[in-house]
Amino acid sequence: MSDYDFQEIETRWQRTWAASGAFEVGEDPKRPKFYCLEMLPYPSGDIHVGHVRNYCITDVISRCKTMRGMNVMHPIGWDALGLPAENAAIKKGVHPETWTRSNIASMKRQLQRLGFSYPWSREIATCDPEYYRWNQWFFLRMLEKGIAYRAKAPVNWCPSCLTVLANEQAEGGLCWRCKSVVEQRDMEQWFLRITAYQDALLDDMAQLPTWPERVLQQQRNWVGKSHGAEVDFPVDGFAPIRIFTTRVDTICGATFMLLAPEHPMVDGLLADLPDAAARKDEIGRLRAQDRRARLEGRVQKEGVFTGRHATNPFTKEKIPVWVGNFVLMGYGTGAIMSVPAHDQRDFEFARKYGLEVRVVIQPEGEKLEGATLAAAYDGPGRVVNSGEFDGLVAEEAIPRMAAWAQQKGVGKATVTYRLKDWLISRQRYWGTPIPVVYCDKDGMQPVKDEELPIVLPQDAPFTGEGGNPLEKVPAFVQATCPKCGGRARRETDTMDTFVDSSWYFYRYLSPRKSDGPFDAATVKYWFPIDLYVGGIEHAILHLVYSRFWTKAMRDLGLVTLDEPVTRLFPQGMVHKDGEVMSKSKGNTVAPDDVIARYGADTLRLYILFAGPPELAMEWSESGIEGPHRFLHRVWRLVDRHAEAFAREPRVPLSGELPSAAKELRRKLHQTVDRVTRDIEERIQLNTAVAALMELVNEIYRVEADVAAGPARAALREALETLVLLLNPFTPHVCEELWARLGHAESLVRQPWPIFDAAAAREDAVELAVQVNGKVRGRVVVAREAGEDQIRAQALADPRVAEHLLGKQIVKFVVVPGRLVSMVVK
RNA sequence: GCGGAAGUGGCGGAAUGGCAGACGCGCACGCCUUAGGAGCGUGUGCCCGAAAGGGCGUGGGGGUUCGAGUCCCUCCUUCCGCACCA
Repeated sequence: MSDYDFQEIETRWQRTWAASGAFEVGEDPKRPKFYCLEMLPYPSGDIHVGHVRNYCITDVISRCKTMRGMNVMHPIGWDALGLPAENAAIKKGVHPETWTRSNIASMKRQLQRLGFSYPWSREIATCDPEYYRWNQWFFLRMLEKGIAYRAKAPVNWCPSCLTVLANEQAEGGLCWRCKSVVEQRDMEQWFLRITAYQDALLDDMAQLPTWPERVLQQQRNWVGKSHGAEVDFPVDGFAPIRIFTTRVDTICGATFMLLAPEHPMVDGLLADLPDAAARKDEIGRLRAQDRRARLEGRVQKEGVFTGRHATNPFTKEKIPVWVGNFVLMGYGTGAIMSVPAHDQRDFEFARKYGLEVRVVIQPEGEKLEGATLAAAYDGPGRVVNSGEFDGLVAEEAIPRMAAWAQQKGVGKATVTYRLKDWLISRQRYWGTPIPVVYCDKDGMQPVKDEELPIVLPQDAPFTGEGGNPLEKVPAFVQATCPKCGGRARRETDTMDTFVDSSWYFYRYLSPRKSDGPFDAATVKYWFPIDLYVGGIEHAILHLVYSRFWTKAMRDLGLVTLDEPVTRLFPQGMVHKDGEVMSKSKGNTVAPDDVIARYGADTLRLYILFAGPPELAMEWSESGIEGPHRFLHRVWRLVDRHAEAFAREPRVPLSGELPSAAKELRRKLHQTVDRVTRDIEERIQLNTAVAALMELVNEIYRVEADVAAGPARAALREALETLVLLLNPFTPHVCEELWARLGHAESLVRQPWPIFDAAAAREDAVELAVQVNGKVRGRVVVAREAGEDQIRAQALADPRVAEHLLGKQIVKFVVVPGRLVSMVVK
C-alpha cells in the first residue's frame, strides 16, 4: 500500500507511452476505423483551459474507441501562420518563425503533460514549407479552374498603420491594433469563388443530419439566400437603376428610390446639375460619417436628394432618387425602391424628409391611410392601389408581379446571397506566399509546379511602419517570368490563414508525402471524419471554408467526398466568475499550475465532470477538489487489494454468488452500460464520471462483504472493470493501478468491459404507489410480477389504504418497473 | 429586429412523459487523530411538526395527460451569434 504520487506516476507513464509509440496508427482493413478530430491550436504561447476541454473530450472518445477495438486516428498539429507572430516580431525583435517554433515547443510540452493520446509522428505545422507548398499547389489548381481569381475590391485600410486589414481585424470598423477608423479602399485582390458553391453549401446540409441545428442555422444566415426580384427603374438620359426587393408586391407603393452612397451611378447622376458640388459634398459626408455613426450606435437615417427622378415601371410615375446612408452597396444591387408604408426604415426616412407614404397592402378588416400611419405595416393583407393586381393576397402577388416585370422586359424573379467570394489576399509576411508573378510583357503568370514551394525569405525587415515586409526583400520580389523568361515582379500578398486550416485534416493522413498534398488511398480509408470537436466560435468561418474546400477539391478530381465531417460536436466555452475566460479579461487559469497542484488526471476529470460538454462550463477552484478526492479514493480502494490479486490465481465467476456479490455485479454492469453509452452515443461525459463515482461508492459500501470467499471474484471483477472504465478519463493512474493488479500489458489496447445484461438486471423492484398524483406508499415486487399481484400489494399498503378509505378507484395504471398510479374519488 | 441556447437547492449540475434534486462542491454534527485545509460516518430543497406525517416546490400564466422539469400555447429574464440584408 503506497501513497498516490500523481506527479511521479504521470511523468513515468507519459515516458512509457512515448517510448513505445503507443498511439501511432496506420491503415488496418481488419478493424473499423474512427477518425476523431479536434481543432488544431494556434501557437500563441500557452495552452489554455479551453484547449484542455476540447482535447479532453476527444481524448476520452479516442481512448474508449481504441479499447472498443477500433482503429483510431486522433492527430494534432499547429495552425502556425498568422498575424500575432508578426506583431511579436515587431514588438520583441524576434523572427516570426522563432517565436512560433518556441511557442509550439512549449505548448507541445503542455499537451504531453496532459497525457493526450496523439500519434506524434503525424504532427504538422502549417508554417512548414512542406505544408504550405500544398496551399500554393491547390491555389494553382484553383487558378486553372477559375475558382481562384484576381479582381479589384474594396478592402479595409488602416490610415495609421498603413496596411490592409482582414475583415476580422477591422471589427466594428476600428483597427484592432490602433483603434483608428478604417477606410474602404479599392485594391486588386485575390479571391476564391466560394459563391459558386453557395447552393451546394445549403443543399448539402441534408448530408449533415447530426450537425447541431444552431451551427447549420448560422451557416444558412451566413450564406444568406434570399428570394426576390430585380426591377429596372428607367432614368431619362441614363442607364436604368436596378433594384433588388423581396417585396415586389409593394412596388406600386414605391414613392422614391434610394442609392447607397457608394453606388457607381451617383456621381454621373449629379454631374450636370447646377448644385452638383453641394450635393456631392453632402454625399461624401454620408460616406465618411456612415461607418462612424454605426460604431457609435447612433443609426440616424440620413439622405441627400440627387435632383433626378426615375420612372416606376409599374405605375409610370416619376419618383425622386435619393442617396441614403442606410443602403448597403454590398447587398443586392446597392439600390432599393422605398416603400415607406410597408418598410419601417423607409417609413422613418420618408417622415424625416416629408416624402409620400402610400398604402398598397391593406390588412383584413382595417383601413390604413398613408397620411396617418404611425409605423410601417409589414403584415399580411391584400394588394390595393396597384391597378390590375388589386385584390390579390401578397403571396400571390409576388410571383405574378415578377412575371409581369419579366414579360415587359423590366425585371425578373431572382435570388441574392449575402455570401461574398472569399478574399484571401493579405498584405502581410507570415502567411503562404501566393505563387504568381507579374511580367511587364506577359502580365500575371502562375509559378510552375516545379518551383514550389515559394518559401518565405528569412531576412525580411519587421519595422512596424506598415506595409508588407515582403516588398522590402528584393531577392524575393525579383522573379523570372515562367513564360518569356524575362524579369517579373513576384506577388507579395500572402494567403489568409483560414486557407491552411481548410484542409489540414487531409494532410494528417500522409503528413510527410512529398509528391502530393495527400494520398488518395489513405483518404479513402479514413474519410469522412467521424467526429470533429471544437469551439462553437468556428461555426461559420472555418467550418464553411472547410466544407467549401472539400467541394472544390472534389471538383478538381482530388477527392470523391461532398462533405468532410460526419458528426460535428461544438463544445462549450469555459467561464470563470460568470464571464468567458480570456486573456483580455485577465481571468485565465494556467493548466500547468493546476497540474502541479492536482495532477493531469485530476484536471482531465474535473474539466469533464464540471458540466455537459456542449454547454458553457463554470470553472471553480473548489470544484476541482471533488474529482481529486475521488481519485484518491480510487487509488486507496484498488491499491489495497492490488498486491493480493496480482499474486492470487484468477477464479472464474461461477455458481450461485452471495447476495453482496450479486448486488455489486448489478451495480457494476449497470455502470458499464451507462458509461459506454454516455461516451459513445450521448457524449455526455459528466454523467459518465458521475456513474463511476457511484460505482466507487458502492464498492466501498460492500467491500467488507465481498473481500473473502466465493464473492472475492466479484471484487476483483469490480476493481478491474472500474480501472478499465475510468482509463479514458484518467489514463495515468489507471495504467499504474492496472500494472499493480498484475497486468503486464498497457491499458491502451485492453478490450473494453463487456456488458452483462443478466448481471445488471434487478430481480426485485420498488414501485412508488401514487394516489391522485401523490406518492402515498411503496411496494417491493418481483421483477416479473403480474398486474394483479402488483395491484394486490399496492392496495395492501397501509398508508395507501388510508388514502382509499371511503373512496372509489376510477382508474388504475401500472407502469412496469416504475410505479402504480390510481385515481380515486 | 432575426436566429440559436439556457432558466431546477447556497453553488456546479442529474433526471427514455413515471418517486425532482443523481454525482460533486459547500455547510452542520459526529468519529478517528498529538494535530489537520487528511480520512471515515450521518445529515442537508422550502414551510408546519418533537415525531409520525402533511403542505409547497424545476422563471410566470394557461393547456394536454392517471401523471409534466420534460410535450403544446403564451409571457418574462439571461447568454451567444448575425444585424439599417431591402
